[in-house]
Amino acid sequence: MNKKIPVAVVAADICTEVKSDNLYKGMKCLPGALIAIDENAEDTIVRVLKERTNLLGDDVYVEQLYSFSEIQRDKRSRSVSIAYMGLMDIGADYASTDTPLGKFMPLSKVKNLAFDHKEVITLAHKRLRSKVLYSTIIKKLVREKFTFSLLQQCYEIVLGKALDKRNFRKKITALNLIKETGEQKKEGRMRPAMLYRWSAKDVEFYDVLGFAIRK
Amino acid sequence: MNKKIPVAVVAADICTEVKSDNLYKGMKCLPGALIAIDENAEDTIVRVLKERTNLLGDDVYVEQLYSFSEIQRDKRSRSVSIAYMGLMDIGADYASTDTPLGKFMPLSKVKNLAFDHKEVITLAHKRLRSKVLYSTIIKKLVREKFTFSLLQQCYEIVLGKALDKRNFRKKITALNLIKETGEQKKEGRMRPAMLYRWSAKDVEFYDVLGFAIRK
DNA sequence: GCAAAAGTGTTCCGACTACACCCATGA
DNA sequence: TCATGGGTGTAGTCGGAACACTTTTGC
Repeated sequence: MNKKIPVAVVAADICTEVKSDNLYKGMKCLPGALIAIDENAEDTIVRVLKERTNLLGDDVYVEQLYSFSEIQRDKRSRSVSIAYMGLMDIGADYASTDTPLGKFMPLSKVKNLAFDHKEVITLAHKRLRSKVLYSTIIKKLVREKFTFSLLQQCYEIVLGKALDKRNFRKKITALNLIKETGEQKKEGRMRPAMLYRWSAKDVEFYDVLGFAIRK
Repeated sequence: MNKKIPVAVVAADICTEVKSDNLYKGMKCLPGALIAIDENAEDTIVRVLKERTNLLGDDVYVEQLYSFSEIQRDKRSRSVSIAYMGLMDIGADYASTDTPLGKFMPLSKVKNLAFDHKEVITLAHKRLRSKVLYSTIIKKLVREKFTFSLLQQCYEIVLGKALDKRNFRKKITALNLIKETGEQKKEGRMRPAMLYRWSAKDVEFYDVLGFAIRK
């Protein structure tokens, strides 16, 4: 298993550099495009992902985040954006998705952003943190076969807090969300871990894990 | 106390009639306007509310709902809308807000809607139902002084299920969200009810009431 | 045999549920 | 005195939190 899981769990931090204008010259920004006359906003996202990162629709789960319309958000000219958050497999090979137009980078290294794109990323991060508590959105980050440890680490990264291993297993098991594959994952010289997969049912839950902040 | 609480808790169902086009002639629609060059989307909402209903910014709490961009959503010409959900005091005098351009009506009477506005209302309703479970958004519906019964009824309407009176009081009391005013409300020939108000603290909660659907 | 991660149970406590009767008022 | 909604307490159960040691593997 990866000892270091990329912190860049939010697909939103695909970045390109703004080259076209003095004001924002050399700054990073999120990828975007105008919505064409024959597509809706989601079609546009899929198109942009393909152009900028070679990623296809199946690789990335996207959901609408928020629409930004502050007058001065793009100081060059008036602009309104519908922002989307994208999630992909935590095990994905991010480097292989690089194109001349865009690449992934860890959230911690994303600075000097043009427009209001810092705000966009902050909101995406916050949205993700709250959604893992009452939905099964985590499935978009942990796909295929996975170990309990990976799943737990993924929750810990998103929530920013440590979880008890035994209680975590109990909760996840009780939800009947995952099944054993029978296979094991060997890694280094440690004891091999069982591999699991998501069970067929795809219900949306509220407060799935009871990790919600109470009081 | 009102024996009948308006079902139209969603401010979104302010309706005006589309007159300008054969295709949608005589149908109802939600109020909307183009975002002007010198305002952001929220400014636009405030302006529209004022024009269509005489309501001021303080009267209505608005939050962004979703942006709609389907190609055929307005069959006359391409249109992208950022929809907002508005909430106002459940005790407000809706009739007094009528203007020639718009008026409130109960959700149950809203039919024959133009564009994709039915979808918009459905989403707003759903959003509200889920938000009362993990936030204090209910404060936007029950303002000023109120009785426990009114608050409970409001939750019951939004959630669509009955709640136990004693358990409800215990939970709300335990949260320290409200305080007694010392005043009472007399209504008809029944025993007067204590009036409460929201306490100063305005924290956002998760799973405030433990009414979240579990399992 | 040791380093490193995998895997496993029990006890305690707090929170939620279910449930039924008396109170205050005006007509 | 009755009709109507206001207001209160308890017992039982369930679920979450805290907590430490044994197992398996490769080197």
